[in-house]
Amino acid sequence: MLFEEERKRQIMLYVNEHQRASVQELGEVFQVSESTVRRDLKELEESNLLKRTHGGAVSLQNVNFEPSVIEKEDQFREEKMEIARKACEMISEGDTVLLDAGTTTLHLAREMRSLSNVRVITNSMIVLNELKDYRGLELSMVGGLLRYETLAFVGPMAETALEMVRVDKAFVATNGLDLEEGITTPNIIEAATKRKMFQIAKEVILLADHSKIGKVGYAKVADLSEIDHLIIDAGANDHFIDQLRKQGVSVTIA
Amino acid sequence: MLFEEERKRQIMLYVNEHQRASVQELGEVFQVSESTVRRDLKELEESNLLKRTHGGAVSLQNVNFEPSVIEKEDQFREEKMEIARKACEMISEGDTVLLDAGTTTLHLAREMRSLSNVRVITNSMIVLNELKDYRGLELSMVGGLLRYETLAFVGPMAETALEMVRVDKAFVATNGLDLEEGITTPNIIEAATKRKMFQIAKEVILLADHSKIGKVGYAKVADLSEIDHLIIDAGANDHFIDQLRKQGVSVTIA
DNA sequence: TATTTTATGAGCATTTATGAACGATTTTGC
DNA sequence: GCAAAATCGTTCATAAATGCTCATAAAATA
Repeated sequence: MLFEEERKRQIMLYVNEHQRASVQELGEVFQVSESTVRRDLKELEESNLLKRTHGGAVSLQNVNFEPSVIEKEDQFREEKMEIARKACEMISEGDTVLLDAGTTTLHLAREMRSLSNVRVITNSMIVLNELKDYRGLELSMVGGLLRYETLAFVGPMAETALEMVRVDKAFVATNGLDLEEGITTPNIIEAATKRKMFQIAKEVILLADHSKIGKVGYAKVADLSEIDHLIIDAGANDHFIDQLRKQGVSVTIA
Repeated sequence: MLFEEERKRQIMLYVNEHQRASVQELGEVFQVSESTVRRDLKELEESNLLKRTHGGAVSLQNVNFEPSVIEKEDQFREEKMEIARKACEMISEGDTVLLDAGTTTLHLAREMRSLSNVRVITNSMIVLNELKDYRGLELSMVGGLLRYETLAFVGPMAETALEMVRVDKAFVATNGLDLEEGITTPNIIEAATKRKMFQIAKEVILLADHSKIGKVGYAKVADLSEIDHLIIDAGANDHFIDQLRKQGVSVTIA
């Protein structure tokens, strides 16, 4: 017979492996009553290790699995809009700005509709679509290979195109943001494109909601100290923000 | 049987994949009643993951670059479709092809949906939009400055991007086609981009309907002898075609 | 060993998910 | 513009799943 902690760990592993499991199934597998399974699942859910459903539980998607473009938009929508609003305030007339692909930058694009005399360059099809009807902006696109998952253009062609320009401000999105591991994303080609963005920008402004903190993806983009500015929602923990400020990054709480 | 959360997620993916789905269809696919489908759709709509309609739901993921405006001015539609069909026959498996912006190349893009293992590169937003859901094709985009009139990318960034690749076949469109003046278009920046296309292609295939014959635009793209192949509709006069063949251009009548 | 704390499972009232029924609303066909 | 058909939202019944309580057993502590 397993100890409680041991069993909970096994349940978590089981659910992650099978993507899903019913209460009954778990009860049989681990030889405990359904009451116990429910208690365990409740605690595992509170620790964010899985998601309970009626009848059982499903695995949480990890950082290396990219949810579809729209699904991402749904999470922390309000927070992202706040972040976008703060970001938009940082854009001055006459600026040339670079917008990375991502739902937060999409919100930023929407905010930017009220601006004029701003030059925009992006590698995101969705951002382009959002801005293409606004003649107050001069719109350029970074070409390259289309990544279906994010509808962004990446790869060597994108990097060469980025090398041709210099921008005042680059608004970059990320999947993972960690004190140790820095800025990471699930895709290595996308990471290279983001890295190039860091190089060509006078000022790099990272947009991230608090859910990104502590997440580490497969491919490293940059160290935290390479960011000039971070805009994050109020859900971020103070310790993280203090550490970041110590590294010379100015932080805005949206 | 799926858990509620799982089913909702699957429904969202299904609708995004198929662009649309009816309540009945979803009920059959996921083996639940229509009541349940409606409940799920309601919640998914509240989370901004899709849009409900009478009878079902549609995807919001569609980033649509309405070709309608451009297509309305589409004269000689039938002829262009014939030309596109002939052009598509010239593409072999494994080819890398370049598609210029224009209504004829848009028709070609639609024809190409049935192909697989073909690499496509284009500077046209509309062509890209047409092909972006077909995973059988590897899709690259030439970036640059957006020309609102044609929804094509042009300029130095486009030319630099083109320089990075070599293609087997370039399908180029034109506004003017004249025995004396060669190939011409109204816009000088667009002409420069087309000229670059000529340079990087092993084989240049010009797509034109007979209305273009005798027209001369402001900016010269190339001489007629620089084309390898012309595909034109049956409305073209014989004298013109004879002269072209004398210059070493092979001609296909669609 | 005695006592307290913790983990577990069974019983039961409550909640939730679901499908069917039916009147209300919208779309379609003429 | 109207009638028929399709679709929708609401209500209700039901079966399954859940949370809660409590008794008991096991483990920890004194």
